[in-house]
Amino acid sequence: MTAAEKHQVSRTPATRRARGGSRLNGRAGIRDVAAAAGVSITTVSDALNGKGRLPDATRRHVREVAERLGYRPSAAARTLRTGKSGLIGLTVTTYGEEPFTFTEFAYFAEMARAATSAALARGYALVILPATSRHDLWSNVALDGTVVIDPSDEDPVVSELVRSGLPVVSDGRPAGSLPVTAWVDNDHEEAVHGLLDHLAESGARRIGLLTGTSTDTYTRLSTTAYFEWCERVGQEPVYEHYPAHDPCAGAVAADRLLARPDRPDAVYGLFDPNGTDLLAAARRYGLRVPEDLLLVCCSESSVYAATEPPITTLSLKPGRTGNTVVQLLIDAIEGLDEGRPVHQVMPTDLIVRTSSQRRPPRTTISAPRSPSAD
Amino acid sequence: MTAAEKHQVSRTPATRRARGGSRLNGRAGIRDVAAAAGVSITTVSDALNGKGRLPDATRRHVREVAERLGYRPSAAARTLRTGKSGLIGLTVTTYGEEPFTFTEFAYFAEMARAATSAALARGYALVILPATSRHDLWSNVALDGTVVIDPSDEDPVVSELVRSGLPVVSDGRPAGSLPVTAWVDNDHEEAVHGLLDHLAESGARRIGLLTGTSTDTYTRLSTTAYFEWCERVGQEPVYEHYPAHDPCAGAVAADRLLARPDRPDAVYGLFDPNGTDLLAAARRYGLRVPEDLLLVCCSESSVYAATEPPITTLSLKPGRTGNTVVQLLIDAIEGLDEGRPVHQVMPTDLIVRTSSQRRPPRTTISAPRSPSAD
DNA sequence: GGAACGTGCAGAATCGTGCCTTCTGGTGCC
DNA sequence: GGCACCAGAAGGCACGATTCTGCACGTTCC
Repeated sequence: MTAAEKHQVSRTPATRRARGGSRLNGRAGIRDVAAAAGVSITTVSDALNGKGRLPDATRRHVREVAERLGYRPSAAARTLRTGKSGLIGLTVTTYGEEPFTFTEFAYFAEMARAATSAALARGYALVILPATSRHDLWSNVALDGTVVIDPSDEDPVVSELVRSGLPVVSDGRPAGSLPVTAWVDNDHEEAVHGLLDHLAESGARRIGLLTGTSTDTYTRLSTTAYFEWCERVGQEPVYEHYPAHDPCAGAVAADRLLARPDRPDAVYGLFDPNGTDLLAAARRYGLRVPEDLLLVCCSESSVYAATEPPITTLSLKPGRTGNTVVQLLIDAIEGLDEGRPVHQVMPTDLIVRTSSQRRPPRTTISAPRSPSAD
Repeated sequence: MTAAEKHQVSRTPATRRARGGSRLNGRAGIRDVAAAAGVSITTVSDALNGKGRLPDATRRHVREVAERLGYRPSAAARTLRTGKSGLIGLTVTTYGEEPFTFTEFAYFAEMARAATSAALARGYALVILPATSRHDLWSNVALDGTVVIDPSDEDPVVSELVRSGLPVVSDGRPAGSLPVTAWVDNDHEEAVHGLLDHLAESGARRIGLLTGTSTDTYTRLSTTAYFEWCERVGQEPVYEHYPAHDPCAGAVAADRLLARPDRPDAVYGLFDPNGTDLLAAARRYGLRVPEDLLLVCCSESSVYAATEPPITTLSLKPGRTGNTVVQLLIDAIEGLDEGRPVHQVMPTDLIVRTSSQRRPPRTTISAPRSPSAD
């Protein structure tokens, strides 16, 4: 009776419940489960989360009641209490007006797919956010960490995130002294050198480079690697570039490159659309590929398997990168990143097709017992 | 004095602050701003959210202090309090083992891009979630609503969401009696009929249909429309299908279709990869496209602009759909959907290329003063 | 037989914000 | 001078869960 009285007097939850209904917004809360199961709120929480010291019978009982009531814990309340939301941001740097370049560059699509998949496998969900956004959108969503694709030099969003204590992992080696938690990037130098070597082996004497003008690391490192290679083998660079935001400039630049007096006999296109543009330009000039012009393009698009002729592409393996980035981020979030390297360099993949081989590949069966049958 | 005593006794915030530090996790909270600005928490909240009755001077002052302290409101706390998270889910139905088919079908990529863009424009962020997922992941993120792509019949995730009171908008007319808030779909019947008419006008006498076996609405409605059309024009259907999950089955089925005694002189491929498969099969049988075989394929991929010959595609305009779906969902979330139709049918776009025209299109200028110059 | 110990569970503080309610001081009006 | 009124600001509860603290009870050992 004293217990009952005490119960009546100082119980805020009781009064609260007495006032409002017993259900919140039509759904069952943890209090409803506790009441229905005849236990305390603590016991419900412990039973459902596998914590505390509870006999299996109690645990089972609580779980059954919760199930019966269709109880779903409130994500907001849990996040507020624990400080972890289970959400990680995915930031795509914007090039033009449109928020995203998903479709334009297959790289993003595949990278995002892999990242999403990896996050889900570890119990996290991905939120897509634009890099250039007002603060209110960023602060409206509780993130545990963020993946940034190709952050620009001194990116304000990244600094802001890091300053607020959130781990940030970038896809692409950050320029300047951007204080990211970790980064993942391809070995662009090796990729470009290997690809140029491949072209040279196929008989190229003067290899040109076509690229959009961009300040991102990928473009910078790749271009530098090209000039290095040229200097090493003693070739004069044949370099043409164009404003990346202009949709037509790429085709014009491709044309310009093939119209030069020192016309290259092989070209590497650094941007995804360069391949088709170069192919079209070659047609206009009556150049046969690969007989008169060898072609390689950096792209993840399957378009280049179906062109006439099929074009050799350099794949950056965005799926692998997306997966790695997310693993590193979640490791950092969960504090598992001690002693782990804070950056990781991923190899690329040269998919050799007709366009970069002087004599077309045999259409018959490949050499028997090749050990590298990948 | 009594007031003071009362003050001493029941002040929880005071004791809380006195005990713990004044900062939470290194970041400034609303209390810190209030203290620094010399006002109450309420005033800070009102000043920052543009509510209450405050003179501009106070408002400005509070905003300056908040800015100076780098104050960012806690999204979790706000969500808990207001019941709105600003997050909407995007559910992709899974076909195979992999969580997503982003890359495989350009439709998803474009639709997701447009949806993300539309959501951001209205102040919401998108969370990507798999349709087949354990409950814990879904209940771990606070959603205001969900977009579902092509929900299966009696989809458990959808029912669960609807039951918990969340608005659900589906891309694709829901089969059965799935109680979605709204849906958006293409006019598949008109699309198929129009496309078959186009092929007939180009001289097709016997049009075949190639499709993966799938229970989704798109496949069902399109197939039905095909049979209807056949019956109307008095053509015997030439129908070939294959298990959609098998990566090779499509090519085999394409072969089978062209090997039939009643070989069609035109084919519509309902699935994205059908176009290239059919083209390859035609080559094997020595059939010229479009002279011996007219081809149309439903796809958003730009691959078909670059094939030899370019293939006519039916575009479902996923970008427009993604945008519309999000608008409807947010309208429902914000209660703006009164009197609005709960479903919307979008037109499709037939992109006519060489593969569906008996005589290749003139490469010169099109007819002058065409009124439908879209 | 009592103290030490371990088990099972309840109480209540707490996370940070929004907003409903209340208080106060100043002004106009009669 | 007193009363009504209102702008301006503060108080404090509530959102729904987690979790620290600690009580009550039973067992065991000296």
